Amino acid sequence: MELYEKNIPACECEEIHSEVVDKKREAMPDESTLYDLSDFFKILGDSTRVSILFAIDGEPMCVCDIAELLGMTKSAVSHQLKILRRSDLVTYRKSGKNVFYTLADDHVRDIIEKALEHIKE
Amino acid sequence: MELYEKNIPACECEEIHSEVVDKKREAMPDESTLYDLSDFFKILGDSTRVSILFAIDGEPMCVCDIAELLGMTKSAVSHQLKILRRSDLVTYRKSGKNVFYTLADDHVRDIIEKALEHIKE
DNA sequence: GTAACAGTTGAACAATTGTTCAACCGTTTA
DNA sequence: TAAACGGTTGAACAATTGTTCAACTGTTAC
Repeated sequence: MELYEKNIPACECEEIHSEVVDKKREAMPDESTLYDLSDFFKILGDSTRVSILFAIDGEPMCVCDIAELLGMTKSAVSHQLKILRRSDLVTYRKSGKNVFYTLADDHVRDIIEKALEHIKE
Repeated sequence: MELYEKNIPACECEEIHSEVVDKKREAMPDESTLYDLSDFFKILGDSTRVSILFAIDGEPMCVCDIAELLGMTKSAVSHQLKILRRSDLVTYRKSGKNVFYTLADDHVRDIIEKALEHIKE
């Protein structure tokens, strides 16, 4: 870990453009921001989780129905929902034996929408 | 794999809300779109690659300088640049012994910007 | 109460992934 | 030509991750 620190391992290069490197170093976000950012994208970087997000967009769905829709076991879906819950990407509401999940906010939908645009070049 | 197919394994649930499931199934994107989308996010889901994208935003940087900035070996950086190249997120220009990388387009910057907003709630 | 079902959870396993290491290619300079 | 350096690459290794399986909790219905 320990991103862009000067002391540790290093790159074994001889001729560094140090003006450029120094300028860039100033402009870089905090290390913790970079980790938060990549952690966020990591969650969207799985087709099961993205599918779940599309599924529960708009009308909420129970775990059983999501599993049926995606052709997966309840267990597998529940494990992924736990990850989505932990990151506050989804909310849930219990109703009898069922648990209904839906998107936590519109922010995620926006990001996915922008990414979809990018993919279609 | 084989998302939301009915024939295969299945979810072992008894009482499915089939109207909901059917409606959602219609609304779901193509399976290939879901994979493309998650593959795209997978690339942004690594702190080294996100750091590289921030670094080469604006002024291009050579591999050596990126490695120095991030405190990594040239090899590690080059491996990640290969992944970013393969996905057309970066472009490069050779100049003598150096190779200068920069962002391919503004689309990626927009998505990262939106994700940053989301993280800061 | 107890049987049945929806959902959750932890351990185990296979698959994927990021970095290291060593060897290599291409360009520059002596 | 040969040495030096920037950059790339493939194999190997460790670490992470997604699904399966089995056991469990909580709610409903008999």
